Amino acid sequence: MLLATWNVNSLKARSARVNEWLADVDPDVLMIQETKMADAAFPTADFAAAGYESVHFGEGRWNGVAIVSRVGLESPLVNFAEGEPDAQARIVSAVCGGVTVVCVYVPNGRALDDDHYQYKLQFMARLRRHVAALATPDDDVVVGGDFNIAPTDADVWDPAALAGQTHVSEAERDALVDLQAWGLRDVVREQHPESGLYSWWDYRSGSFNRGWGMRIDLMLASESVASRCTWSAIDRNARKGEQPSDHAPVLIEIGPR
DNA sequence: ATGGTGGCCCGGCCA
Repeated sequence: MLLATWNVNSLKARSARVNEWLADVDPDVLMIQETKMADAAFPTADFAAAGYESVHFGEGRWNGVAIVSRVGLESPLVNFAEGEPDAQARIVSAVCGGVTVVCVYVPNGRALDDDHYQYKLQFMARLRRHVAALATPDDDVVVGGDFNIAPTDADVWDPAALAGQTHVSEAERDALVDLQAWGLRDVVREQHPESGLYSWWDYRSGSFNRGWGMRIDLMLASESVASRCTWSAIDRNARKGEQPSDHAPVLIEIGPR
């Protein structure tokens, strides 16, 4: 079973590339972030024609998340499972092929003294409670998406250049550690200890070609999934060419339970 | 790395 996550930075602008990528890579499940469209505009029929069921949580011009699956899509749930609904469309969940899949677009944070940074920290705390409400650590669980957090300094091109900024601060990294302490492993990093492993490169300044990137798109897997993970990758080829997203897809392959 | 690009949709926000 091949599962992927991809922040597409507008599904409308990226539809051709997403369709080509789906046909080429043939994943069983794709988690999508930043669709930037209302539910009515989501191309449900196009995904269905390609063999994928889908659930979309759209907002309009900002945010928007989706799960598409060709191995079943049960118990679709938009927003958080408990408490007040988040005002923004940043989390959607479903059970796909027996795996509880949670697709997230964690708030950017903007700056450490910005209210949006507190929103980010609160979102991460709610995410842990959400996962705990949907599953136990013994279940098959994958929490994937754009976390807007680089787990360690090894996940950014120049830690010194980013000091004091969001994505690398202690509190958000602690929030990620706390989420993982529920029982989620960063299987991509476990399988790829090398430096320069990134999933996002700024459009500006030729960052991709200069190697100025960050690994902020993660696939976190429960123990039973992680122990069956046979392969993983970041498809940086998808960051090349005409009109790419600024993010590359992240993939994990898992064997049968 | 404080400029720069790209998406929304056409003035300014967001990443």
